[in-house]
Formats: sequence, C-alpha cells, structure tokens
Amino acid sequence: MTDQPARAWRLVLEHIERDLLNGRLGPGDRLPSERDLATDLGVGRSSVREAFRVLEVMGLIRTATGSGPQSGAIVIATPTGGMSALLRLQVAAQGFPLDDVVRTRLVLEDAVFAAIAAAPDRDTTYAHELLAAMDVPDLTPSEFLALDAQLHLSLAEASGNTVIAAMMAGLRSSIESYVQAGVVAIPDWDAMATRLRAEHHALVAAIDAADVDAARALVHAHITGYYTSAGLTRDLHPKN
Amino acid sequence: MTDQPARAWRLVLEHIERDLLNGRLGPGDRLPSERDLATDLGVGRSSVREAFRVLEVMGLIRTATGSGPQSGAIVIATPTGGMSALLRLQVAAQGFPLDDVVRTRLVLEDAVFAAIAAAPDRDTTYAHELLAAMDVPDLTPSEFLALDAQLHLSLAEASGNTVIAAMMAGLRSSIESYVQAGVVAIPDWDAMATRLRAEHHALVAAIDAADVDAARALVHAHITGYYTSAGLTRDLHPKN
DNA sequence: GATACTCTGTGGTCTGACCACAGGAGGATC
DNA sequence: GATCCTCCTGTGGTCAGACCACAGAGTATC
Repeated sequence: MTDQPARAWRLVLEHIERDLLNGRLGPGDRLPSERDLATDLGVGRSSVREAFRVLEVMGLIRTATGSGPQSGAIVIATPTGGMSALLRLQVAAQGFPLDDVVRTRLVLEDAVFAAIAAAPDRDTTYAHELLAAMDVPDLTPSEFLALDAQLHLSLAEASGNTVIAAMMAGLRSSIESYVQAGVVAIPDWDAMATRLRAEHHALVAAIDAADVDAARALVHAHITGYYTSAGLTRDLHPKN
Repeated sequence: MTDQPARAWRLVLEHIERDLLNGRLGPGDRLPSERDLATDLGVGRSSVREAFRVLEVMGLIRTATGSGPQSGAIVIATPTGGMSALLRLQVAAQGFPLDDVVRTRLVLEDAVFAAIAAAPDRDTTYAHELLAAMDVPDLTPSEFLALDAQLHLSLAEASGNTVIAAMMAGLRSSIESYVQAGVVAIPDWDAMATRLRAEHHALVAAIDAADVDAARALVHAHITGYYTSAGLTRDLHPKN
C-alpha cells in the first residue's frame, strides 16, 4: 500500500500478516517466541515486542507468561476490543466528531434491526432477559446505561454480522464517557429511564412481530431522542 | 472497563488517552519525548515506545526523528489508516468473515448514497473525473480496481461522515487482496469492466438526480454483482 | 503412587548504548 | 552587517543484555 519507511517493527507486522493471509497462522495457533522471531527476522526483540503490542491491542493475539501450550502469543482474532480501542482513541483525539459517531450508530442499528426482524429464526430470549433486568427499579444511571448498551450489543450480535457487531461495540465504547457525563444534563432521569424502557419494549416487540419498518422508526427515535436530550449532539439529519 | 493487568505500556496509553480526553492534548500538539514520558510515568522507555507504536498504527500520532517543532510524536488523528490496519488484520486472521465485510460495506454504501443523494449541496465533480478516468480503455484490472476503490471512497467522504468514510476505507483495504485475487475468477474481464463502468455512471447519475431509491438499488446490485462474479461470497441476503 | 522440588522457557520490564537525522546556535567569512 | 558553514543538541529507531515473575514439565523424594 503506501510506501512506509522500512522500520523493523513493521517488518515483523508484515511477516505475521503474511503468515495469517496464506494460512500458515490461524486462530488458536501459537506464534514463535519473541526471541526466536527476533533472531529469525534479524531484528531486536524490542521491535518484535512493538509489533506484538499492536497486534494485542487490535485483538489479534493474546499473550501469557509462563510455559506450556497456553503461554506465549496466541492468535485469537477477537475484533471487538480492537475496534473499541481504535474508535475510543480517535474520538478522544477528535479524529471522529461525536455527531458522526452517533449518525453511524444510527445507520448500523438500522441495519441490525432490519436484519433481525427479517430473520426467520430470531431468538430474542436474551433480549427479553435484559429488558426484565432493566425494569428493576432503583437502578443507578450507570447500571441502567450498562444494561442498555448490553441490550443493543446483544441485538447486534444476534444479527449475525460480526463486523457490524464489533463496530457497534466500538462506537458505543467510544462515546461511553460522554454518555455517562451527559446524564447530568438530563433534568429528570427517572422520566428518561421510563421512556427508554418503553422504547426498548416497543423495539423488541416490533422485532418479535417481524415489523421491520416499525423497528427502524423506533430505533431512530430512540437513539436521537436520548442523545439530543443529553445534549451530546446537534440535530441529526433525518436520513443517515 | 475490563480490568486489565497493570502493564507498563497500558499505563502510558491510559495517560495519553486521559490527556486527549480532557483536552490537555489535541490535534497538532506535540507529545513529550519518549525519555521524558518514561521518567515522568516511572516506566522504561521501551514501554513508552510500545504505547507509541499502538498510537501510531491506529493513526493517532505520527513520529519523526530529528529536532525542531516537527520532530517527535505529534497528534494527528487520521482515522483511515488505523481502521484499515485493524480490519485488514482481522480479516486475515479470520476474525471477520468475508461475507460479513461485504454485507457491512453494503449497509454503509447504502447510507452513503442515501446521504449524498439527499444532500442539497452535493458536489460530484471529483466523482465525474474518476468516472472519466475509468473510461480510459486498456486499463489493467489493478488500475481499474484502484480507481473503483477511489470512486467509492470519494463518495463516502463526500457524504460528510468521517466515521463511515474511515470504515469504508478500512473495509475496502481489508478485502483488497481478495478482490485482486478474484480477478482471475472472472472469465471475461473486459465485459466485467464495461458492466462496472455502466453501473458507476448510472450510480452517479442517480445521485445527480437526487434519486435515493434508484441509487440504493443500483449500489446493491453493483456490489453484490461483482463479488459473486469474483467468487468471493456466497449469496448475500437481500437485506443487510 | 503421591508429593515436593528444580529446571526451563515464556512474556514483561528496565537500562544503557549506539545510530541517523533535523534543526538551532554560534562562529567564520565576505 | 549579512551570509554561509560547522558543530552541537535533542529527537526517534534500534539493539543487546540483564533481571523478574510465572507456569509447566520433568525429576527426585518420600
């Protein structure tokens, strides 16, 4: 792609990516030890470690000390963590405006609900459990919002698209601190919680009824309503 | 968030994220030197470097040697690169199935076209230039596909949503190697190129005419058509 | 046979040492 | 005084070596 200056850690990264791409390395496999890889590639161990760190934060590998088959660096390919870290940092560094994050969430949520509602074998038992958990009174805003996030995330995962699920998780975590901070801007939290509960119930009901259009309209109102109330976004365009 | 074991490089990462979040650090700002940060945080320089590497790959900072105001680590917040790296590696490690990537691209492309077509002040001059460039005969598949990617990406950027644009760029780059490899599976490349050209022209025309529905239908057919022809995906669900 | 010990290899970290490089400070030159 | 050149400083990039904590396998002991 873009010609990068030949840095040692990039060499390592490219080497591993190549092994991944042609199947020499796959989920569950163990990478060579840092020392071995360093000597094999003719770089220092610190350079290997820098590459490993990138892979770890991106959710590609997990590292463990000690000996045995579970030690060392192992390919795991857990996309959620990496996506969360990336989006969180980019939002923090103002690479992504909050409005765009919310708008994107709207787009993806839309697709999620459409996919679930249209799926013949949708299973919403977990969603119903979360709904019940959120109906418990006297939840703190933090607890409520955590369950809220879990509900939306579980639906995203239920849609069957791992990429969208990971992106949703990332988007959510990227604005989490802002959402938490926005609670104070909501004059009557109890009223807001009641409203969100009702909207969630309606949302899941629409899914159960396979009513795609209703689900879309509901989720749109649901999300925009909360963010504008919390003072996090300006008015969002009707579409996208 | 998830309780991580206290690792030195994580400490650095969290420190920088905190500075980013509360505004002590912003785009264009220079980070302390690696040595200073190391002594300030009470960690080794190698740990600082590991954190910097993560930030660099994620597109948060850029580093430069030498002295002066342009040297050192500078916050840039360029999301595209990081998103591309993340998605590319995750696809390579089979964390993201190819089908999900294509499906997600469909969802986002859909939103892009809807947003552009609905925008009152859309400017498609660059898109038209790219269309003209693609009309040049005797382009190699590689050149053609590169222009194709550029066209779609430019439209995503024109939609005004930086998050979606970055995601589109990432999705594209994550499957680039597969797309290139899939060319050989296409029996008559010239016919395919002709078809893609026609579809692109129709797509941009729909945008110019502000015909959202037509644009959506066209982009859907456009993308699914290519990927199935290249043998990259099974049949994709009609929605999502 | 069960238990306790040692030994090995792993990542995690720190330190110190170079290198190449870019830019500024200061002197030499005109 | 203005210009050019040189040296010096501080930067990231890299490597080598040294510890540490840890987990597991192998071994000795009871």
